[in-house]
Amino acid sequence: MLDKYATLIKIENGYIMDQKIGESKVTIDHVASYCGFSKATVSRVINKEGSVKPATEAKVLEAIEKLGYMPNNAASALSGGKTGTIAVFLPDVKTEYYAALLTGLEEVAEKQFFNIIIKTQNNKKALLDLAINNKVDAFVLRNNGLQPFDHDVLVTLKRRGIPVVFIGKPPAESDSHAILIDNVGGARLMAHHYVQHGFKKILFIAGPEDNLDSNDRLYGFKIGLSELSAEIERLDVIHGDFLRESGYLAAQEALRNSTYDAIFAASDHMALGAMLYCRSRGIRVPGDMAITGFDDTFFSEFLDPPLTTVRQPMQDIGSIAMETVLRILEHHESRFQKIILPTQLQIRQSCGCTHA
Amino acid sequence: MLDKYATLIKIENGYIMDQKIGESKVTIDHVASYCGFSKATVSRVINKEGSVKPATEAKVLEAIEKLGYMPNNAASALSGGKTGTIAVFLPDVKTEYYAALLTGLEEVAEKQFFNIIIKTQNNKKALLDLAINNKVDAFVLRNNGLQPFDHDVLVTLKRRGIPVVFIGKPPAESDSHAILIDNVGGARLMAHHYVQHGFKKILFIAGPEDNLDSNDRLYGFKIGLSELSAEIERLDVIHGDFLRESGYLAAQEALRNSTYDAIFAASDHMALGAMLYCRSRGIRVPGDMAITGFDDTFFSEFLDPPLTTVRQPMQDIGSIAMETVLRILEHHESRFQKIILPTQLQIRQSCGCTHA
DNA sequence: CTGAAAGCGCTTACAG
DNA sequence: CTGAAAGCGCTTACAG
Repeated sequence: MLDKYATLIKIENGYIMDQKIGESKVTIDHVASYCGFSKATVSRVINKEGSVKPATEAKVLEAIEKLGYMPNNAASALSGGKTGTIAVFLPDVKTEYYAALLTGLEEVAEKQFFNIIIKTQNNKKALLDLAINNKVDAFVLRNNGLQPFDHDVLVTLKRRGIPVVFIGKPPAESDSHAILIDNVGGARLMAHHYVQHGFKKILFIAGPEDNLDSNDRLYGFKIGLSELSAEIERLDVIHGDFLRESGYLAAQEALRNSTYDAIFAASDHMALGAMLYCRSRGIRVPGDMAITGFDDTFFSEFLDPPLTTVRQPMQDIGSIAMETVLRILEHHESRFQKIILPTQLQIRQSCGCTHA
Repeated sequence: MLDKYATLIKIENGYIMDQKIGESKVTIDHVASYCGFSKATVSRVINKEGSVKPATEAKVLEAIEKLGYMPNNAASALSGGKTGTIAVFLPDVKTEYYAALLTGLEEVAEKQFFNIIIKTQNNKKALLDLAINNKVDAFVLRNNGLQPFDHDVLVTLKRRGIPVVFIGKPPAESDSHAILIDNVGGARLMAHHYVQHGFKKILFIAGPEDNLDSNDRLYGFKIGLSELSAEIERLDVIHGDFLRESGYLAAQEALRNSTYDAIFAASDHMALGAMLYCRSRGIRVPGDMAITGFDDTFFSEFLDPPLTTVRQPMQDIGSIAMETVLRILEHHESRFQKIILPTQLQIRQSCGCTHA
């Protein structure tokens, strides 16, 4: 067996590397040999099985530290253990929202020495391959609201005990873990602000008809209005797709036949679209028309006028989602099924407020 | 050996899965058994070794197809073969530029069934671990221009024959593969446009002093100016860090003691900062001051006035980088050492041009 | 509480 | 051109 340690020099209590640390491969066998226990035992302390005597655990840990040992995920995965990687399904990685999610996810994963596999296609077969061939330990799933994840696939994951955390509303089954934001609360606050401004004729540019985020925002907005028993003359709703162009078109269509005091768009991108339309028609914002959005994306602050909007903690959603999966992985449970993150009103000038 | 195929039913020429495709694990042994060759042979066709008789290759391929077989990367990696994953080092994944790079990288990787491991820390030890323990097949490296990649590490990769593709200027050694953009050409075009506008007093807001992109942009700008033997009264340079705030500060400082016709910032973010400063001081853009940038980030088009800038194909850089590594992986070479992608002048209104 | 041994699914000399 | 067998670095019953 010694030839296996050809690059090692024997020292009093084991072996030490003959080369610069990090330059050569060190395996569980090296660690075992160095500390005098079997690799089975080393494996047990690495995986925190708890069945190891504290004294020997300490020695193993010291050996690991000394040799700079890092477990080989591939080997571990192959033998049925952990893979050290989490699959993340996202519609894309370039839209600011998803890029921020990914940043949060990636940041905590990297800190905990987990890798991430990103899939931007909602692909059933790929998901199954990852799960069945033990390529990942868990999933973080975020759909684009249009093509939900296949129900059968989710059932398969559950049956195999593979943890899943959803970002945004999970599919029907109520027992999935999910990280959500307070859409209702944020829109409610916006409604209150609208009442303060005294807006009577309002256009709400919504997302797709069946989009839950959008629906919650509209719901919250209505609640907020009615809470203050505001006398609203008109609250029209036009559906867009969250993207800028649809906001432009919605404003164009709505303003053809009616007039409004204010436009509340379910996303900043659509608010920008509406703003661009107004600019093109010489409608002054906020002089002639107040416009507000939802999300607080990067550019909103720099628009002219700066956009009043509802801020959602995009990056935090990602980091909390990752923290949640990792916690489930470690404790086989999480204290919370659903975590709802707060949103807050970000008042700037597009609503008509003047800068402090 | 039959128990291994318990979930299979014997049919005339092999075995077929007893369950819904994709629901059960299918290994190289299943494929071998199904087509009647050894798994060594199956492995050879998967890895395109070329030493397999066409007829048997066809049968193996058919079996793979039939059974929906997907190789297990972990097993392959462990036995010294390919890992099917590429390491990508990026400063972050949320800045629009890097998010776009990642999109390009990810898109082609996913299409070719490669996974990506993202590292946002320029961490020597992590990089070495990935390389030495055969966790990835190749690297795509992009630094933030501040902390270059460790020279020793790069030498180690080279010695081990692990392909590396740089995004942006590679370290000194001239034989590395790199994807670059035409900084000089883009800035040169901007200079020509400045001459057309007749700007005489110009402020160039640069990146960090030793930043190669920034230096190339300044160089190209000067070239462009001198080519047309423009009579420039003044070309001042102030260094920023590419971020918005530094553009604001640079404008503030420069305008304290001098006047300018135009500001050319080495990034759109700094141009935005300068624009914001002007807005705060009541300096009209472009009426009193023309401002232009470099990058053509998402928001530039929507600023008021829309920003004239130099467009660089961010996402393409990522996809071409990934295509290049994958090509090297497959053919053990790439036809090109350096690939320089074109930039183009994007004229909008912040330079004083009026919309068509 | 610990170890010897089998096995995970591949690849790769080595033989033929 | 193809196969049998060893081995990659782990994990996990099974014994003790």
